[in-house]
Amino acid sequence: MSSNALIKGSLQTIILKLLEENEKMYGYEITQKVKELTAGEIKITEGALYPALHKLEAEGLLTTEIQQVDNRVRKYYSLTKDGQKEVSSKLAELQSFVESMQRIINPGLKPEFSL
Amino acid sequence: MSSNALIKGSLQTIILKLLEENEKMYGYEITQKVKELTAGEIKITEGALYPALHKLEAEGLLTTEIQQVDNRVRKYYSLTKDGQKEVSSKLAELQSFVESMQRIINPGLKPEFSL
DNA sequence: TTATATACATAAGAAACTGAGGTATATTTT
DNA sequence: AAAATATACCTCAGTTTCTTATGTATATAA
Repeated sequence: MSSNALIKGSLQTIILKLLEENEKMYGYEITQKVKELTAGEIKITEGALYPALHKLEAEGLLTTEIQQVDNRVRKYYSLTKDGQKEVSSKLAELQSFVESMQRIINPGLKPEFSL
Repeated sequence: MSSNALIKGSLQTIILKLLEENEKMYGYEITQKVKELTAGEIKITEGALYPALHKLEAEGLLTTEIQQVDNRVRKYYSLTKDGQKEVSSKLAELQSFVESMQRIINPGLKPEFSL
């Protein structure tokens, strides 16, 4: 379900950020939301997503809640308090990384035009 | 020599971009240049850099040239023609990825303010 | 009825790192 | 003079994170 080799390491940040905005989401919903937000550019594979969700849960950043919808099971994930703290830190990290990349890739760029 | 988990996958792009601008660089020089450009934010480890350089060379994107400087050996890398083509494509990919990440992380952002 | 969409999951293998270790010379600090 | 740091290359075991394939199951669209 993917095509971008650059996602490495940022999947966790994506998940945490989406859950900060949406309170409660299930796996499939996350893949669709990312596809929608990026106009199909980034496609989260299930093989990457589910292990990532399980890991975040094991680390205590997410909690789960099973719901039955039309005979189908949905596993909703939401942020714990630790998860809420982690979002800001992960976002700051990503922000800083993107700024650094801009300085490498766009070395002539003036500071006031950077991210 | 590092701290950022997000570099995964973008190291090749960094190397290619630096060589597009500098004609000819050696490994150690690349680590220092990245450190300098990013104010120490991104530190390329040697364990990541040298295998990456060897791989790019094996793929025909880089060529090497040994030079002796003060009894010390330097291995200079420069872009081949294939390498020059690859830079643009890799940069476009990164650009697109960063834009996608912005749409996820900063969903309220107006298009005219995006990268 | 067959394919696609929804919804979860695991597992083998690949790729890209980290961190530690190794070799060697030059310079700076104590 | 000795020790530490800087310069300069390299490899390799182990870890993390992905891809791709596979499996299960229900609902809907072709």
